[in-house]
Amino acid sequence: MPEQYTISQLARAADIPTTTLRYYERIGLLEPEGRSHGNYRLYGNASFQRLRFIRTARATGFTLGDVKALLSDDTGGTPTCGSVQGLIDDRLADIEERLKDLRHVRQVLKSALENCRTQKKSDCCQVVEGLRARM
Amino acid sequence: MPEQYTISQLARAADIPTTTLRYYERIGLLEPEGRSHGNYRLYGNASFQRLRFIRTARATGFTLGDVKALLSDDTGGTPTCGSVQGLIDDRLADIEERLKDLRHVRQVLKSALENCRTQKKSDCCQVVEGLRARM
DNA sequence: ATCGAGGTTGCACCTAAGTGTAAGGTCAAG
DNA sequence: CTTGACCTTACACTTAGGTGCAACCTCGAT
Repeated sequence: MPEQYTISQLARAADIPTTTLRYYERIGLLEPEGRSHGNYRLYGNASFQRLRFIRTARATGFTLGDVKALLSDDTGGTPTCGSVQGLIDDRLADIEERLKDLRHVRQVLKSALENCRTQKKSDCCQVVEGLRARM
Repeated sequence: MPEQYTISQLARAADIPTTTLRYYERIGLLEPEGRSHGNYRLYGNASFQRLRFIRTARATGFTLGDVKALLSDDTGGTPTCGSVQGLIDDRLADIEERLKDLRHVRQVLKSALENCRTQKKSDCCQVVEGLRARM
């Protein structure tokens, strides 16, 4: 684990394009920790951690706005406990809902696929009809 | 179940704004079944079914493009069996991935919230630190 | 000293999935 | 026969989350 990253090193480490890192800076989500002699952005491990947090949160339904709120250093220290709890509660509710949907759809898709496989090639794509019926 | 819908009746029935219905028509996803005397769009039960399909598919991660492909009457009858199977396989993989993520995050959020509740008000919002550490 | 990889900025553009608006036509009730 | 709710079109705008480009700067190796 390096101590210091240029933008492309961080990009590589976190598997996020440099353009996106600049974008995150633009929207105030991830500031570089400093600048080099030649004005290159410099990031440290904190940035790397923060980025991983952002990536995970994004991948699981938080918007960048939410992420910003969750990580906000800017709302004067504490990001207001209530607001954080609220965000988390909302997300948990979303997640339950989403899990339910996903499980349902997985079931539907699986049986559709099964249908599709056990049918004569020609009318195999009645799949869609099947889906339509079952949703 | 009515036999015939105006745009706003269909909108109400399917809980989708009329503007969105016109948009769906614009992108070739849902054509009205005909027009009234006065050029009003007329939809039937097939439209209603199709809309429900669209809504469910959308809600579970298909893009409108996917949905169009899945429902396509336009690719010459069969929407090419392989392409449908491919789409479904892809979606199933996504879904598994997503389920895994969601379960993980749910776990993390739950314990974060727990932490948050059992802590002194003041530093309750170390939640975020907690999250960061566990992701 | 110069070359190429990688960095900087600003600004415009992109996709998905809509939403809003203006200017007008239709329909049923009073 | 007018009023108000609902419909039509065309076209512009929106939001989130980026991507692309031009024009220029920096750094390490040859």
